[in-house]
Formats: sequence, C-alpha cells, structure tokens
Amino acid sequence: MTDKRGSRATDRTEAIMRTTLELGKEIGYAKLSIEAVAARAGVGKHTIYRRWSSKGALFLDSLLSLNKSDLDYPDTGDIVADLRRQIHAAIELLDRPPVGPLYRALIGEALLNPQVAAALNDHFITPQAEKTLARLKVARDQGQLSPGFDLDLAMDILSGPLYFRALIVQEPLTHEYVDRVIEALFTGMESRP
Amino acid sequence: MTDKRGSRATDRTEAIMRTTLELGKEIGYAKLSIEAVAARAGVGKHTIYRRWSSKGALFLDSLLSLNKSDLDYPDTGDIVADLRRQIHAAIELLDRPPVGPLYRALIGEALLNPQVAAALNDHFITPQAEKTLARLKVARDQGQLSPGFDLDLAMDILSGPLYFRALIVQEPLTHEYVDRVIEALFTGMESRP
Amino acid sequence: MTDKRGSRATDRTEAIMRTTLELGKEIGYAKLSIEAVAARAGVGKHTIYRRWSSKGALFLDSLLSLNKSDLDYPDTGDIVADLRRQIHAAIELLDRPPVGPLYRALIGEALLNPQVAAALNDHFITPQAEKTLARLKVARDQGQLSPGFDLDLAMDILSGPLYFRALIVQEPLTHEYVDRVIEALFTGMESRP
Amino acid sequence: MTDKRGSRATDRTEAIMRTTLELGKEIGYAKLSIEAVAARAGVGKHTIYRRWSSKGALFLDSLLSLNKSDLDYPDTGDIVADLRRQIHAAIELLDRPPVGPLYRALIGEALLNPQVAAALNDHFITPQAEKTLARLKVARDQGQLSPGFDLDLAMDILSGPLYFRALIVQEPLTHEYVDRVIEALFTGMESRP
DNA sequence: AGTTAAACGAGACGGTACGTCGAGTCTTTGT
DNA sequence: ACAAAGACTCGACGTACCGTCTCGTTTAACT
Repeated sequence: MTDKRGSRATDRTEAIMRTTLELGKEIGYAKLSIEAVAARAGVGKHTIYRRWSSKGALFLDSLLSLNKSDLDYPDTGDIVADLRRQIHAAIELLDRPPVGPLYRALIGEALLNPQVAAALNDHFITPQAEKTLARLKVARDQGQLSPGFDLDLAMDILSGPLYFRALIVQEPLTHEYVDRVIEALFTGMESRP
Repeated sequence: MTDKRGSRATDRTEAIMRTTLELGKEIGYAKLSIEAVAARAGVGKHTIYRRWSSKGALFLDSLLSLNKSDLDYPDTGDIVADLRRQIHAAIELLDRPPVGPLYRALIGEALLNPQVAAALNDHFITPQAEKTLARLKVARDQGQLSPGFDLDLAMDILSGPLYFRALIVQEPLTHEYVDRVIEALFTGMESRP
Repeated sequence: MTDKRGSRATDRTEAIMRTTLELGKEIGYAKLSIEAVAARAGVGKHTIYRRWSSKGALFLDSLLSLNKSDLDYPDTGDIVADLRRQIHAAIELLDRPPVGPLYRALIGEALLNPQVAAALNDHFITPQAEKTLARLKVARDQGQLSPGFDLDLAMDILSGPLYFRALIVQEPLTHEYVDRVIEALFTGMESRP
Repeated sequence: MTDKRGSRATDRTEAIMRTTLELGKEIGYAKLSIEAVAARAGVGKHTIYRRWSSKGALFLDSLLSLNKSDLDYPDTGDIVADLRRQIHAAIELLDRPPVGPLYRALIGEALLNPQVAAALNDHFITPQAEKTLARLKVARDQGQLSPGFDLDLAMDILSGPLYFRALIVQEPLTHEYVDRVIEALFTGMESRP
C-alpha cells in the first residue's frame, strides 16, 4: 500500500540532512566530512554518495530543507512596508545563528564549486530574487513606482549591500541598516551632483 | 650593503607566490595543494609553511602581490567621473581572468576560514573602502555632495551590487551595469514612494 | 564456504609481506620505508598501518612467514646427532642470505624497539628454545644426560656463542664451529682447573 | 703553550657527547636525533657533523667515553677467580642502567649499520676479547689449562650466553648465572654422552 | 695590535618519510 | 535488492629530521 521503500529512503535522507546540520553547527562546515556525517547518522557512506554528489550538494540541500519558504512576501499594498518586513525576516533568518554561519559557509563553498553555485542559484537565490521582482513589479504596475523604475537594479541595491556587509566586511546586519538601504533606494541619497 | 639573506628569502617567497598563481590559474584554487606548489616551485614544503600558515594565507598573499595598487583613485575634481574610472578599473582587474576566478575563490576561502577573512579585510577590502570613503569625503567637503550624504552607505551601494552580481548571481560585470549603479546612487531611482 | 573477506584480506597481507621481504633484500631493512612498501605493493599506507603498528612489526611478521617451521627437531634417539642436525639447519637458514642479513636486522630492530623484541621472543625465540629444551629433557629422561644436567644453561651454551659470533663479532658461522660448540658442551673443554 | 684551538674543540666534543648520553638516557637512543642533541648542547648541527658521520658513530663514541677501561683483567694467578671478577664487573657496567639500555641500543644500531658495527668491534669488542684471550693464554702457558684448550671457543662460551640472555632473551644477568657459565666451562656439564 | 682564517651558533634549505585523515570506490554480509 | 559496515587506493595533510648550505660572529694564531 504505502511505498515502504520510498518512506524508508526519505527517513535516511532526512536523518542525513539533520545530522549534517547538527555537525555543521558543532564544528563548522569547513571541518565537516562526509565520513563524520555517515558515522554520526549511522549510515554507510554509500548511502550518502547515492543521494548527493559532493559535500557542498549535501550541505545545500540540508540548509534548504530548513527554509520551508518563510521568506515569502506579504502584500499589504505598501511596497516599502512589505519589503521591509521581508528583508528584516531574511536577515533574521540568514544572518543570525544558527543558520547564519552555515549560510555564509554555503556561499563560500559555492564560490569554490561551480556546481554548488548553480544549484544554490537555482534553488534559492533566483527564486527569492523573483519573488522580490514580482512584488516590485506589482508595485510599479500599481503606480507606486514610476514606470521607468529599474526593477533589476533595485533588487540588486536591496540585496547587494546586505550581502556585502555580511560576507565581505563581515559585520552583523542590523534592522537599522536595512532601513537605511531601503530609504536610500526610495528616497535617494540626497546627493547634489 | 644589500641584505643577502633577505634577498634569498625574497627570491623563494616570490617564486612560491608566482607558482601558486600559476597553478591556481591552471587547476583552480579548490584543487590547489601546498604539496603541488612546493613540487612545482622546487621548494620544500617547510619553506612554504615557514611563511604561511595555510593554503588560504598563501593564496591571499599571492593574489595581493599582483595588485600593486592599481586601484588608486584619481582626483579630477569630478566625483562621479572619478568613481566611474576607479570602479571600471576595479571590475576590469577583479572580475576578469586571470584574476577574476582567483579573487572569487579567495573570497570563498575567506568565508570558510575566518583567519583568511580577517587578513583579506585588513590587507585589501578595508584599505580600498577607505580610499573610496576618502574620495567621497573630499567631494562632500567640496560641496559636490550634500552635507547629510551618508558616505558609508554610499560606499556599500557602490560595492554591494557589484559583489552581489559577481559572487552570488555570478554574472559578468559590465561597465554599463556599473554606470547604472552609479547613476542610481547620485540621481536616484525615480521611485515615487 | 570459504571466508571471502578473509581471503581478500589475506591476499593483501601476503602481498605486503612479500613486498617487504623483496625490498628488504634489495635495499636492506634500515633503508626500508613503509611508504616504499606500500607503493611497490600497490597498496595504500593505511592498509599497512591497519595491520602492523610499526615497520619492525611488519618486518617481523614478514620474516616469520618464511619460516614454515623448518627448524623442528628430529628425534633419532641420539641427542647429539639430533642437535647437530637441527643447529646446522638453523645456521643454514638464519645466517645465510637471503634470510641472514634480514634476521640480523630484525634483531637490531628488536634492540631498539621493545615491542618488536617482545613479539620476536614470543613468536620465534621462545618457541625455538622450548623445542630445544624439550628435546634435551627427553634425552635426560632417557638417561643420555646425567640427572643434574642443567638444561637451560645447555640451551644458552648452544645458542649463545652462535649468536655472539653472528651478531657481535659478525663472522659467518661454519658447521665446524657448531660442532666445536656441541663437543665442548658434551665432552668438556679439557680444562684442568 | 696549550693548544687552545684543541682545547676549545675538546670542550665542544665532550659537551656534545655528554648531551648525547643525557638525552639518550632520557628518551632512548631510538628517539634520539642529532637535531635535538645540537639544540640541547647549544651547538650548531655542523659542529656535530664535522666530528661524527652518523648518529651511530656519535653514540658509539659517547658510550665509549664512559668506559675508561674499567674492564681490565686482574691477574691474581687464579684464572677462574680473575675471570669471575672481570665478568662480574662487566655485567655490572654493561647490563645495568644507566649504561645497559644504551649499550643494548648501540648493538642494535650496529646490526643496522655496518660502519657502526665495524667501529664497535674495533674500539670495544675486539680489544676486550683480546684481553680475555691474553689472560686465558697466560693461564694455559702456566699449565692451569690443558695444552689443547681452545681459547677462542672458551672466549665465546664465556661471552655468548651472556649476550644471548641480555640481548635476545632480554633477561637481566645475575652473578649466579655468570658463575654457572664459568663453572660449566671449566668443570663441564656432567653430561654422559 | 690588527689581520686573517677557522670554527662556530643559528637556522634556512630541498628532501624523504612519517603517521593521519578524508575522498570516493568497491566488497562482503546481513536482512 | 538494498543498505551497514568498512576495507580499499589514492592524495594530501602538517611534522620531524636528515645532511647540506649560507650567514654573520667569535676566537685565537700569525703577522
């Protein structure tokens, strides 16, 4: 009746991903080894390799399994308020322990392994970007943004500085900082060129 | 007169860094091994470990040895023109082969190894940022920017989107894109909040 | 039927020991390295370390694997003849190439490594000594030796001078010399104290 | 007047040998390294290599520097008594700490390194053997031993069992055991062949 | 006394091997 | 049939010494 093979497989898959995150939190991604995950999960290494092609792929899946799309956009009709709400939620999830350090490491892995980069983009970055773009497009269509508003660039200006501070400068992101970015985007920098 | 010991040591140091970059270009940072660098450079492993504490540290120094600060700011009196010139030069150097892939990998390593992150910040990111800030400050003092202009945020908005596209979305940076970012910073996004 | 795991493991074990002896004969024990044995045998170093704790232990086992107990005692009823036969066989095996130099080196290793010494005693020296003692005891019980005959000392007088010449003075052992030792033991030195 | 160069050189030489023995006692010969001796003695490695060609050679000299020929034979006219006295002294020196373990290790090294073996023979084994032979010869000439007494064999029977027990069986030598060997040599084994 | 040459400490250097670890593959056994 | 268990080859890790080789710096012998 029930697909026992499937359910058993699912069990292992989840157990492995759970262990991966557990170990990742304990010792960090850099020191994580498939060997150790297998041992801790009580699973043969084969069983891991059968499902994932590399440590990065396993790690990506493990991390994504956490984020059951908590980062969806609300639509209250107020684009600024909606963006604020979503981005505040995003930094809360992605820049704070326990996920923060792991997400940082995942991006590090992606920069060293193109396959992980592609998968990360396909399964997380692009979908999220598209949600943002879609919300912005709605706002533009509703006249909250001018017709010539550059959605892609806006998206990058919303994300870029945050990633830059989180990954490159490595300072914790604050809600105040997010607000400054959003304000700059919508009300300008008071420049006088 | 000359410090012969020093010059000998310098020889090795440079030979090792040269070999590191060479091998890095050939096989990529991820597959690089200290063993291979030592062999190719005709040098004992100890001689490498004596100078650098990890593969990342060696790689960082090797890459920085290339950038004989070509990224200094001009000061023509026109802040926008000067920023354009510098940022165009920067993406030309840092986002194109041969340095581009290596720089990406270096940041990847930094995300996995806090020591490398700290060194990268100290020796490259922060000094570069400070040059940008200094140039912006001059412009503000000269009245080219309004007194309330947020220099730090401007810096992040200039860098963030570029890093975001280069590292996360992994699309090649174009001069046209740089110009759009600069324009958005100084003339606004035409938003209508 | 057959223990397949065992047979595979046995294959490697024997291949490693064979290679060890081969290399030992070529370059000598002192220059032997586990690295070289592994490479020559087409085996990972781990596979050697899994089985033996040190170069000495590997070497001991390798050498003992040769001696398919050819050194058993005959019992013709004539104790002198039997000892002669066995000891002549022993020096032929242990003091001549190819085993001679390796056996000498093994004892050298045993003198530097107590674990090897213990293993050598347990697996070779003591068993051989006990065979000799047993044969002597039979002879004494049969009245071929006087009741007060000191078996242990006899054992040492049979072995000691041979080891002394072989290891310390480092002269090749001859059958004539063996006969002089045996004769001295049984018929005395013609001393006149 | 005094050879000052010589005296300085002698100082170093002695300091190095002293340190060698000191370290040898602490960590054992097997773990001894020229590097460590140099460091401990506050001496450059060159200064050691200038004097000795190998660790074994250094160790041999260091050990021999201790034995300012305390093992000379007395000649009281009683060959048995004189042998006893000398051999008892020998085992006391060579089989007991602190020299015992080092002497054992030296012989181990000699078995692995022919140059050390040759030097050990030339500088210690052979001279000692000749003293024994000389003393025995005097006894034979004086008629204390029969004219056909085999001096070389006697020498081996006096030494062999002791070395055998000390090196191979690795049991501590006792004076009682020495006496049994001497008695066996001179009064026979009470065999009845 | 000043010069010169050897010996020296210090330690960098190219090597070789160590013993360990993990990757990814392959085999055996159990269920 | 599939999975745990783990043995296997391979490659690299970071360390320790080897014996050689500069480097200045004593030191003492000979101008």
